[in-house]
Amino acid sequence: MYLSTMDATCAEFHASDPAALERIKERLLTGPLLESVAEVFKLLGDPTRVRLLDALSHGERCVCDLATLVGLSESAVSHQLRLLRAARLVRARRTGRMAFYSLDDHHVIGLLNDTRKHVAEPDPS
Amino acid sequence: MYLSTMDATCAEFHASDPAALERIKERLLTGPLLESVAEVFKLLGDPTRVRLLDALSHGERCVCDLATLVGLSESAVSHQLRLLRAARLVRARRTGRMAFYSLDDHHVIGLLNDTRKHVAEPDPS
DNA sequence: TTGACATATGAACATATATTCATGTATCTC
DNA sequence: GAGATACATGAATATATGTTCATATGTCAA
Repeated sequence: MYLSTMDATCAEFHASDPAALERIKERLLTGPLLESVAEVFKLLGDPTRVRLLDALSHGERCVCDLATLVGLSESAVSHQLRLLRAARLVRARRTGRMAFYSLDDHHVIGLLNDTRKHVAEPDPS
Repeated sequence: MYLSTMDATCAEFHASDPAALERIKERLLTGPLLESVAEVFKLLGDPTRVRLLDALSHGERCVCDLATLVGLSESAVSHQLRLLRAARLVRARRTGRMAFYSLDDHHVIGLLNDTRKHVAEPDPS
C-alpha cells in the first residue's frame, strides 16, 4: 500500500475506509432541510433577536413594547420580527393598529436554555 | 388616561404597565452571556458547519476526511474548525501530522435534532 | 536532507447582514 | 376630514462573514 509513485491522499489510505466515509456522507443533512436548519440557527445567532425571543418567552408583546425592551427603534424591531415570522419562530396577531407578537414554537426557548447551559460551562483549559 | 395633550406612546399607556415591562427587561439576557449564546447560534447558522458537526456526530474524523465529507478544501474546513474550536464545540487531538476532531459537547447534536424537528413541522398556513 | 503531506493561518474578495432613514399603509381620535 | 399613532417596508450604508489563494509550520518517508 505504500507506493511512492501513487498520488496518495489522506482520504485514500491514511484515514477511514472510503466506503465507511461514503456511508456517513449519505447520512449527512443536505439540500433544503440543511438550509432550513442553518437558517433557523442563523436567526438565533443575533443578540437582538435572542433578546426579542427571550422577551416573548414572558408572553405576548406589541412591537413598541418590544422596541422598548430591546432598546431599538420600532423599525429595526419590525425588520427583525419579519425575519422571525418568515421562519415561523414568532406569530403576529393584529388588533386595530397594534400587532401583538408571540412565540410560534416554544421549543425555541428550549434551544435558548440549552445553549445558555453550554456557554455557562467552565472552560476546562 | 386619554389626555390628548399628552406626548403619549404605546409603551406609556397603550400596552403593558411600565413597571411590568421593566421587570421583564431586567430578566432579559444581556452582556457577555447574551453575546456568547448568540455566538454559538451564529456558528450553527452555516450549512458547512452544520454538516461538519453532523459528520462528527458519527465519531472522530481527521481534517481531510471532513473536507471530503463536506466537499470543501481542507483550508476552508480548517478555518471553520478553528471557529468551532474557539467556541468549544469541537476538540482537536493531534497525532503526528494528523489532527482528529471530535465533538466537545454532544449537547450540540441535541440542538441540531430539535431544530430539525422544528423545520420539519408542517406549515399551518 | 529533501520532498511530499496534513494542517494552520493571513490577506483579499465577494456576498450577506443589521441598522438607519425616509416613506407608506392602516387605524384611531378629535 | 385632519392629524397622530402603530406598524411595515424599500433603499442605503457600514460592517461582518465564508471561501479562495498563497504561504507557513510541523511531520513523515526515503
